[in-house]
Amino acid sequence: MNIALKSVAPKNCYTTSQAIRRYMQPHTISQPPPDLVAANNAINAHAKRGDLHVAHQLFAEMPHRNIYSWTILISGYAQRGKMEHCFRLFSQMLSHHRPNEFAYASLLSVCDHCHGLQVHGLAFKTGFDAWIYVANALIALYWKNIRCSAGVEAWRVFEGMNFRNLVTYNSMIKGLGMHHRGHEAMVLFVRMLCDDGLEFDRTTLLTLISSLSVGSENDMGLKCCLQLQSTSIKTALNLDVGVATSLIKCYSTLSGDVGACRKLFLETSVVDRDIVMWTGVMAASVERDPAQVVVLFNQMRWEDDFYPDCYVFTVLLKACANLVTESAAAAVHGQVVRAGFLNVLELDNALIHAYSRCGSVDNAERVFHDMSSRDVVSWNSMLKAYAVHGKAETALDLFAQMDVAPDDATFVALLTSCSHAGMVKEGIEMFDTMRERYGIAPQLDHYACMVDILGRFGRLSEAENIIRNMPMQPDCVIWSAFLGGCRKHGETEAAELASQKLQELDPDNSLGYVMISNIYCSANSFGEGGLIRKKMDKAGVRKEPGLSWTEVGHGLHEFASGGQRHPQIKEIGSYLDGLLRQLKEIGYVPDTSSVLFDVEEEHKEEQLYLHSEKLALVYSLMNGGDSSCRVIKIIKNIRICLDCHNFMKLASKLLGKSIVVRDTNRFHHFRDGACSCNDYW
DNA sequence: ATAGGGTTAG
Repeated sequence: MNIALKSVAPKNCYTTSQAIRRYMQPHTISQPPPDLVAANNAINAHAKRGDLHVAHQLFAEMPHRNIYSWTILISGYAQRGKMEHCFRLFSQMLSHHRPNEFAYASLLSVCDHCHGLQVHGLAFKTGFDAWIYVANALIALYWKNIRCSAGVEAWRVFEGMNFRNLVTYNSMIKGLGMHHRGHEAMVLFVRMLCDDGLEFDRTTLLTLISSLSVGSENDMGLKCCLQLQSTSIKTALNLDVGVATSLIKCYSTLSGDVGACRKLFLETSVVDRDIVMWTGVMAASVERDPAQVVVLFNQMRWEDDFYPDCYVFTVLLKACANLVTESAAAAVHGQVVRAGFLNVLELDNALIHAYSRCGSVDNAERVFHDMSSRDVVSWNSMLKAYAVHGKAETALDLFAQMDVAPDDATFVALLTSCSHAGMVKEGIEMFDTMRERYGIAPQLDHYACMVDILGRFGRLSEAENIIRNMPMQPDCVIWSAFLGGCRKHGETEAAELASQKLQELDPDNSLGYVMISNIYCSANSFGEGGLIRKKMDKAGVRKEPGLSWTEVGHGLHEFASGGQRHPQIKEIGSYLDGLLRQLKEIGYVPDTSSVLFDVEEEHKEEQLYLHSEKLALVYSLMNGGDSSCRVIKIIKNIRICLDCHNFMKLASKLLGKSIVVRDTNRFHHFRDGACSCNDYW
């Protein structure tokens, strides 16, 4: 008996010898009859496959059941997340058998936090909390509690264990990852190897790598990721498609190194790669090279013949959003519907986002209204859509209907709405509501919105107060919002300070220079403006070139400010001349204050006419934008200038059609001589 | 029988 105890105890149990003795009770000695074993096996097979009806039927028809019959069925229900079924079975079982550690572990695995506490209590009373299976399940349970990001209870269970196994560590690492504590996960990994002398497995690497991609500082995370990659090579786990996929995710989120991701992808054998890996490599390109996502998608279809699932579609939609092509988004939407993906939350959220980014707030709205359930991301996406399309009232109405708890992003969307609509009073109220009623501490984004709201309205000293009193260091966004306000209201002195700050914080960014130079030039201080230009040249900073895109036919056409490189610039030029003549007849007066540097007045006008959005509009008109489509859409990489804004307004009146321009911050819907932003942007 | 790679806002 003593020998048996020694071999069994460290493996399965970590505390009381009482529990061990109970485990060694003679009831395990008697063999169950063969037909019982066969029936249990059948139930198990069905339950694991998810045929719980069949499994339950078989269970109900059994003349005799042993503890295995009960436990198998409970664990089957647990794997499908059927908590109520599990509890019903568990309590029925109590009158026949004393539940074993597997029953406890299965039950714990489906519990929400509240039920979990009760089961823990029961396990504690019966001494089963000491069993390693149960303790492992308790660790997973406690990490699931989103309120406890420090994982106090999970750590308590973990530290209280005398013996820990692979699963113990894997569960801890997973929990740490869930709470964005990748670095601690790495430390724990070392402890697992060194202190407990345990071997890791594929799961350890998978969970560890994915915990790094969500919860570690970039530099540190990248170092750890490299170490784990070499660890995987040493153990040949780099050949595992799952490990490779998690590495792709990790590199793409930590360094944005699309090349490294592509390399990992190519190193995996064609036979092994699966749809999950394709999704990973597509997602890696979605921010920096969305066009590549479409290429990869087609490659996946033709080379590997995989049908897209909802994950793939979601990434594809995000690519459409970043490409800003509504026709592509609509085409993907069609495929989504045909593939039968109805009511997939993340997919619908991605659709809202894609339509909104592509300029169609109507379609975004349609998707939102048709959803059967919505989470905070759905609401935030819709609110954000209203915000960037200048529909502040609608956003506030929608917020009033929101049936999930708002979060920090909700208030970024609402404050953006207020700022774009010039709703100062509402903005200030919203900022207070956020703190007082919802207990959300303002972040940099929220402060930036407030500076923007107050600054635009000319309440610059209040904006400055906010900057001085905010609990964190103001960043570029804050100072450029402030600078925007200064420009609008001709506050040269304050602008100098802000511009200085911007140059310090982000020396390569032209924004600070350009804005202050614009301020001088509009005040006719060309000398000062010239000085700024020299300073900029000396610092090697270049103004971001103005670019616009518009969809004509099946392609997206790019226009650079000045247009020299465009093959059809001559034709565009003469069409533009004609348009300008007509526009001047209905009151268009070129506003040269938007031209950056000290040049002669007539050259200033020329520069203005060649702004990329004007060229894009003309090109679109030349290519049938006149008759076939009702709305002309133009995307721009920098903020639209005052003159172009005026130009677009009058053009919409003259041509009798809608023009939509998306600049860095928002959408402008021009119609019948007016803009949705009410000239407030 | 407990852990286990890819999706959505900014």
